[in-house]
Amino acid sequence: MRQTQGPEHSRQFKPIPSNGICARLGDKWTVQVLWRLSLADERRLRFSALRKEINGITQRMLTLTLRNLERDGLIVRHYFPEVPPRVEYELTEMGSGILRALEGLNFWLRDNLPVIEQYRRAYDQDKP
Amino acid sequence: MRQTQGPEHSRQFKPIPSNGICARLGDKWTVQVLWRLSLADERRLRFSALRKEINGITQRMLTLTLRNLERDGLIVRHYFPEVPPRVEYELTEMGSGILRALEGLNFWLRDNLPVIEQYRRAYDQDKP
DNA sequence: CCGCATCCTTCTTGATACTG
DNA sequence: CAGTATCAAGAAGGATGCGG
Repeated sequence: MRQTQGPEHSRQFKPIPSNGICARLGDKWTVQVLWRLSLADERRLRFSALRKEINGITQRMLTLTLRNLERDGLIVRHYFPEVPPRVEYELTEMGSGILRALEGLNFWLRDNLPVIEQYRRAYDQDKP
Repeated sequence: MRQTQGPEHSRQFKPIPSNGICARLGDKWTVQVLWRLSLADERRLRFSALRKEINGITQRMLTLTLRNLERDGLIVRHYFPEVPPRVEYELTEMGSGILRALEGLNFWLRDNLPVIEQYRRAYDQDKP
């Protein structure tokens, strides 16, 4: 039960100013898109396939999310000028990397979310 | 240059539905607050100390951020009914844990943010 | 000292309709 | 099929003033 103290346990965390990346990761759809692509064959999916897999996303939000990811170099857009047009999105190496970087947080959430939700209930009950 | 393929490299990532936690982590102040507390003596700081250390935060936003963290059990609030009143906030074990869980992402950002910013410049130049 | 209440602006998201 | 345009609703954040 020994309680480490002060800076010792937090070795140089020093949050990097992320220029909006973290806000993006915290939004409603971005991680879903990255994750779906990571599971796909060749890490590629068509727009419509993504749309079907991601429950509740609108065409507009999918487009916006994909544009931002493309701009950051986390996915690439492959456009095929057929009729009807076909567009595929592919996860880049960097895109895979950010998912791996999120694994630690993901495990932590799996383990701690129930506890957090209990705290929330307790808090909301005390001060309704 | 061998290119791993498909689901193999993404072993069971499966993003946990985080009930707002990730959105919180992506907001403007939450991680700053956690981090400042983690550096402090006994992982405790007064409201006013936090306010001084976190550049640009308003009283209102600091209060809101602290309330949310308290509600989730990531910090505890210690109230001393003196005059003038004194309030200290202390990082919990769980609060320390979420910072550790973020380290992977933080390292990744340190290494990849410059690349991302290059992609952004390139993208913005092509389509202004 | 700490925090709440109020007002206001901006950003994000969603609904819907339209186009190459 | 994939994307754009437009409008409306809501959330987030900042400024300021009051109160225990």
